[in-house]
Amino acid sequence: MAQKPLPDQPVVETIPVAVPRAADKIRRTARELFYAAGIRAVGVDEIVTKAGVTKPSLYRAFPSKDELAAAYLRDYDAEFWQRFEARLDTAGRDNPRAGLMDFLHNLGSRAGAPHYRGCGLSNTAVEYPDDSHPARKVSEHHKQKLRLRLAELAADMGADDPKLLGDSLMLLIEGAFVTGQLFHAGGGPARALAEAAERLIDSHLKG
Amino acid sequence: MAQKPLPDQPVVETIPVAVPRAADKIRRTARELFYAAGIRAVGVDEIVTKAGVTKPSLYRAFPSKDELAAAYLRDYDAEFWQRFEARLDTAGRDNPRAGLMDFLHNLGSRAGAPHYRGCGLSNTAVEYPDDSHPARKVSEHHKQKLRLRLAELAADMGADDPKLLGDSLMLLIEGAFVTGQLFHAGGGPARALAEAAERLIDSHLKG
DNA sequence: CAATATGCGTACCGATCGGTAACATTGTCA
DNA sequence: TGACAATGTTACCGATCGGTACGCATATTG
Repeated sequence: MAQKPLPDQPVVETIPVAVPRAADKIRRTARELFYAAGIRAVGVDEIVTKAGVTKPSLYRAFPSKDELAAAYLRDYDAEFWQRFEARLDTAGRDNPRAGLMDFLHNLGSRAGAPHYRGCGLSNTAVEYPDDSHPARKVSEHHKQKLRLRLAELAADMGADDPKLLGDSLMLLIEGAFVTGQLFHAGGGPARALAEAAERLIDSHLKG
Repeated sequence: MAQKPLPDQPVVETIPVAVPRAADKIRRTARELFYAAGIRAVGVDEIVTKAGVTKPSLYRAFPSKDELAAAYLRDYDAEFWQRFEARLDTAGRDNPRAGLMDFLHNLGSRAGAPHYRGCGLSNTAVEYPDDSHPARKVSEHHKQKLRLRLAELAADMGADDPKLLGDSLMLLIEGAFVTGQLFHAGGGPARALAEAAERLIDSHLKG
């Protein structure tokens, strides 16, 4: 449109901006709502309304609410690893302890934020005890990967029992996830996360 | 009835056995279902059906489902402290470390059971992010009490920084609650609970 | 015996749940 | 211009949600 604008009219360039598709809007809105309120607490009507789309659009892009929840967690999982590995990279691959501690310091402070809601993947496992649920499957797979990664890092640090240190660190991390949303005043037990991790790591490097 | 039984008829004594009232049956059934499946996942119809009563009986004893959930958690809280303090007593009040470790060893093994579902109070906080929910209020109050109690025990052990050690132990415990229901194969990270606690306690007693 | 209180069940309510059928509208590209 | 893919519109479905009006039964008490 407006191939030859009249002299006294402003020239309007047609810049092609990527307009978000309905499926993307749904994905993003579901992500926010599911994380903040929990999956069971959010209905599909609320999602499509807040996303500015309609229900058929949701069911054209996702076969069911359960699968939408699984997709939300797959996004969550991807973002988690992106941030996690980024911190390890910043500290340098030759210094896994510093990278992990960077992550833990960050987590410890985030967990004290006013409306912190912990880990969306852990929360989903609490909401859906049944292993057959597609969303829970994503959660379990993620946690198994996290467990292995922590043991790997423990080994890289030179721990005498890497699996034991990795599991110990995982307990601290998951504990920070949960207590973070229980003590939202900022001064919850999660403030002890980094210090406790340091002590545990120390105790495994002394041997 | 049967004041003067005939000679060839068996004597039937009238022993007054406490027949569980409808409210009690509801409370017990709700407890099982809420813990196993989560509060949001269980409808009041399922509760009354499994309890063998009817819906009006539920609403005569409890003003709402939310309040029934709160009652469930108050029961849960009471049982928790009963078992917790019992273990401390068995070990002797002069040996808080042994008592706590007894609790942690027990928790670590329970968390590996096939259908372990963690702590009902923690789970509820995940299910209900809103502080105004009556069930969540019970959960938050319980966790604050647990935090104080752990710091108390840390002080009794002679820790240099009792609050820090208490919070560290709390992270481990909550971590065992949630990972216990994520890795139900028995070999989850919760197996590291006791050992990690020992190391943390040691590190706080060295000073 | 009659009166009353307590405990419980039958049947129902409106609202919301996840999900779908049928069709109109739009923008894109050939 | 015409075909196509994506989205919106509207209306609907059966099931389940939490919650309630009302009446029946039994046991106590005068």
